[in-house]
Amino acid sequence: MLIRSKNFNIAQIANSGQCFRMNEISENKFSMIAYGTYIELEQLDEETVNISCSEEDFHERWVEYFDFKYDYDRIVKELIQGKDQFLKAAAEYGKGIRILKQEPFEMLISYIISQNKNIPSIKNCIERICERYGEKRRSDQGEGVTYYTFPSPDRLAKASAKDLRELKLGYRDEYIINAAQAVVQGELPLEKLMGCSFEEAAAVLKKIRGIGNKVANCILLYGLHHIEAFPVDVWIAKVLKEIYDNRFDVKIYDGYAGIVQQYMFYYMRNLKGV
DNA sequence: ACCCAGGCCTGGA
DNA sequence: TCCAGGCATGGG
Repeated sequence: MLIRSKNFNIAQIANSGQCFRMNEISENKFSMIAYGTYIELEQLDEETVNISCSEEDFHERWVEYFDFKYDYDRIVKELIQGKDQFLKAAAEYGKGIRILKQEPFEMLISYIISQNKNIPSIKNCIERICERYGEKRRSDQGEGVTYYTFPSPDRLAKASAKDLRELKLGYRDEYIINAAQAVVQGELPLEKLMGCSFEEAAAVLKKIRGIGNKVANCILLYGLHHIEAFPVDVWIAKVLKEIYDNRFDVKIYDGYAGIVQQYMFYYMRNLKGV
């Protein structure tokens, strides 16, 4: 299935720090596991991507997943034509990024893990969790690929702290079990939070141990698609301090600050040579 | 060897 | 409300 879009660059998305199960498997070609499915994506040229799925699957699932209903070109143009020189450069540099609509539960657990870790380490932890608690499946792509789905809430809720500890999650292990149990017991109704206001959803998330302001904003942005969320991690903090002298006004980008944040994050890391 | 990572929690000003 | 220290572990 060929997709043509000015704002769809797989390498940029894979390296934008929002998803942890998209990996380069060969030149310009990436694998991805989401919603229990394995797919491959190949960047053929700047505006063309080949997705290894049927047209039917694409419309049923991936249109939504890659947020194709949202006009990123409008945002990019606005930033490029704007007065903010940093965002102008950031938008130009990362214009192929989109905010994925990833699975809420996977984002909940992934971003609890993410705290005080670098991205390669986060990815390793998540893969270990999938291998231990996910379902082993086989894709018919290429010569056949074995992969593991992200575990269900039920599966993680039943995990023992001792078993999780073997996965080298550090002190986060009990946060994970507790959060999974909150989902199973209905105390943390993730699907429902998509329909709530941003503030309401954030408040519910932050009641869970291990979820502070930053992690809550990531879950809201990447899992619940509240694109007004603005997660501030060490990189965004660097941007706010070094570029804006801590005077950045998020309200200017009211309603889509999360997208602006993503361009900032991706560009700043590039500037610092990550 | 060392510092830092898509931070959070607790305790004390 | 704001700050310091601790946290478990791996990547660079």
